[in-house]
Amino acid sequence: MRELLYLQDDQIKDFIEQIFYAYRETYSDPKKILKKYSFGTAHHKALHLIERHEGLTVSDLLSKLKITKQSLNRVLRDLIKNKTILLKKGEVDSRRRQIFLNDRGKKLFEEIFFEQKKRIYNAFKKSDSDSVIKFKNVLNKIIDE
Amino acid sequence: MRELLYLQDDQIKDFIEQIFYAYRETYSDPKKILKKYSFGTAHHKALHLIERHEGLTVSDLLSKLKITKQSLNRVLRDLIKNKTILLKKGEVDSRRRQIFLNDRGKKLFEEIFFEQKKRIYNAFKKSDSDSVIKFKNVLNKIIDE
DNA sequence: GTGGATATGTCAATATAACTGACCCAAAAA
DNA sequence: TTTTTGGGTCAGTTATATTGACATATCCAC
Repeated sequence: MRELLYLQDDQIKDFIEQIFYAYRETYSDPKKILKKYSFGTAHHKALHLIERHEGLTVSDLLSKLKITKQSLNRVLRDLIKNKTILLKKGEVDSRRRQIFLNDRGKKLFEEIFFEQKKRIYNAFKKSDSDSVIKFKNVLNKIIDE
Repeated sequence: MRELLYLQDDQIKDFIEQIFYAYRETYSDPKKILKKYSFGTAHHKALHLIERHEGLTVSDLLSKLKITKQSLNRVLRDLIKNKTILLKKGEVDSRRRQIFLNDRGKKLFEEIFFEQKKRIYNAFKKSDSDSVIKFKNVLNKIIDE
């Protein structure tokens, strides 16, 4: 029983509150830069996932973002118009369009990431590597649940 | 240098992605219950903070949520209309209205929390207490940054 | 007590990001 | 050849936020 004290409801409530703050702050940092390009957080998330998973298909992106294709399409249209991404027909299956950043997109992503990484980088700098590893493990378990 | 490998950009990018997933999933779980009351995540966050900080003032809530008073007011109006919260005039300063859950609000919060806690609870159950503590520490550092 | 600052509420218009539902085309698979 | 799949699009709506202006009540300092 004593061992499970850390599982008490009030502590879980604190975590729920803190996950919200961590998300909000992390995704707020690059908003000024996004605004320069008339983009919002929706565009940011798409850009981030495209950078992390170059060549992913539209449906890959849909299942990561968990939004409707209509919502995603608005975002992709903006990014294409702005020449930050490009879509290529899939080699095997030409229906499955693959998404890539072009040079402009890569530059924009770096600009966004430069602002966004500070918060995480500084937090990790103040932590030991074991804490960072354990942070990641618990985070993964929350997501997988 | 080797010690700082865990700080590399790609890993930071992964964390940014995972913080998004953790937030989204954590706040998605109770959406069916919220819908029954015609509430959304905005109402949920307000309820959560009121439960955690009973008697907080409108401006306390504003600074925690970091939204405008116009946005918050819509939410509070809905919650008052639904008789889940009540506002009392402050004892010392009668301008500083204090917010409380009433019985209906407490019941609703418990219903929401029952759904939402599962994810966190199960993740922590699969982790050791040291991991949970370190998770919290890193999370706090991300927020404070 | 008057005058300014503070806490809060409200009206109106707009922006962002999501949704549902319906329909379309092209390419792949059966 | 027919059906299924991947993707795009039109139209309307909802949820949540914004900016800006203005109103009211209360507190505090002089």
